[in-house]
Parts: sequence; structure tokens; C-alpha cells
Amino acid sequence: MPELPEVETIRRSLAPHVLEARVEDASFLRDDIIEGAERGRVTAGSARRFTEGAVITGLDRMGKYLLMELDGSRGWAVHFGMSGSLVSHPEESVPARHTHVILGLDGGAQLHYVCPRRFGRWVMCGEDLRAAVSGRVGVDALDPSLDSTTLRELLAGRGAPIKARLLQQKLVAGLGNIYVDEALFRARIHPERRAVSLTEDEWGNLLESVRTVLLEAIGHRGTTFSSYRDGDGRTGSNQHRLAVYGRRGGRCPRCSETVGRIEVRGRGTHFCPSCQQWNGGEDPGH
DNA sequence: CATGGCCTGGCT
DNA sequence: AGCCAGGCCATG
Repeated sequence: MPELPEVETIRRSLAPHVLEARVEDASFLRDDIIEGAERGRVTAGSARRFTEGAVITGLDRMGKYLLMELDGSRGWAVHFGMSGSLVSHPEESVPARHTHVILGLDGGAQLHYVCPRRFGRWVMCGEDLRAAVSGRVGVDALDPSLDSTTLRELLAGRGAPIKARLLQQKLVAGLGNIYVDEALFRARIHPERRAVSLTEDEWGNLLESVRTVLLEAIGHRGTTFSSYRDGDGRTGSNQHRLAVYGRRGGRCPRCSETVGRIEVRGRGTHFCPSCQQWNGGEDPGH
């Protein structure tokens, strides 16, 4: 479940191993996880030719995409789906089950991309990597230029619950199920509130909460439930700091009420029924 | 705007 | 044995 904090942690941990390294050999072990920027099919052979011999000149992040820049402007946009990882091994090593990509770097290190559930993708971006990813994601949730007015303009306007709007990567990029629940808890907003019903103060709180929750998670090197690892293969520790996510039946850290779990648009949703009420908004059909 | 399908590991 | 988790896309 790599969301923004996990991808950022992968980026930071991987950067010293890969920046300015040359890819000596690239093995794409199956072609159903690679695609073109325009959603076209890409063969393992063309992926290999695209990658081999190139120098990794940048490692960036947009939303949940890791951007591996090759030779200056083209490159790969790597998505981790739910269960993906990209780990640097100091030397050639036996690939684990579900390893789909192996990059051998000069100096001997190897990058292994493992993705058991295969929800992840390597998107081949032949020209401008950042421009290609811009077509897939909206403003990054940690973009300092994002203000609460812009947040409202992006997310309000429809009848959908605020949680559903926050999960749409083309609006604001980087939040998944864990951090949406955590941010709404911190902002004391009920996940089913219609986005359009939020007050000005609530938009401000929400933006502050999104930033705080994400930055704290990065500080703890991400949330590990089962498969998530950073670029060095290490687990994160933010799972111990979560207030509501995965804590159904536990105590709310703010008021000691029992954490509840409901379903919002098909997603498991954790919240505090006491701290997160319908305050200020109309009741949208409950 | 809402729902189903893709996938496998882990839990009930 | 069976279901659930969930990001994202395709379809109703």
C-alpha cells in the first residue's frame, strides 16, 4: 500500500544507490506490468532497450509515482499498487517470488521490483517524464503552493463524500485509504460528509491535517503492515502512530471513544464516531 | 456517479 | 474453504 509517504521514503532511501549510476542490464520478467505513457502496450524487449545503457539522472516523486529519469528527460514512472517494492541489493542476488523487474547497475548493485498482487505498473515515458505523469495525477498533496481555497475548489463541487474526493489522484495526488482516514480524523471531519458542505475553517483544518499526517509518516519512514519496504529493504514504523486506521474496536486517542469502521464507496473506513460528527453540514441522506 | 474486476497473501 | 484487503481502470 505505498502511498505518498512510502513512495517518498523509497525515493530517499534509493537515491544514493542509483543516482548517476548506469543501467548495465535490465530484465523485465513479465510484460503485463509495463505500459506506455498513452496506455499502449509495451513489450519486455522494448522496455529493455529503453533502459539498458542509460544513466539514472533523477529520482523524483509525483503523488504515488516514483519517477526514474533516464539520460536527462525520458524515463520510467513506477507505481507500486498495493504490494510493490523496489529494493537495492548490494550485489547480484537471487530474486524473490514475484520479482518482475531487475536492473543491474554499474558498480554491481541490483534493483529488484517485486509486486505480488501486480497492481503496480512501470509506465514508459519516452519524452518528458514529468509532463507524462502530469496527465495522470493532480497537484501533489505536499505541494507548498496548495492552499485551502484551491483545495476547496478542487474537491468541492460534487455531491460525493469528502473521503471519495480525497482519494481521487487526478485532483490531489498521494493520499490512499490509510492517510485519508488519518487526515479526516485529525481534522475531525466525518468521512461521509459531502465535500461541498465543508466550512472554510474545515478546509483549512483539512489541509493542515493532510500535510501533518503525511509529513509525520515520512518522518517514521512509512507505514508497514505486511509487504511495504523502503529502498534498503527496511520496514517503516508509522503503523504504531496511526490513530484510527486498522484500529477498529480500539480507543480513540483523543476522546477514548471506540473507533468505528464503516464502508464508504466500497472502501473500509475507520473513524471516531464521537470526534468526527456531522457538525456544520447537512445530513446527506442518513 | 457507482460498482466490479484485477491479483495474491493472510486471516477467519 | 473462503473472503478480504485496496489503487486504479473499465464498465454499468
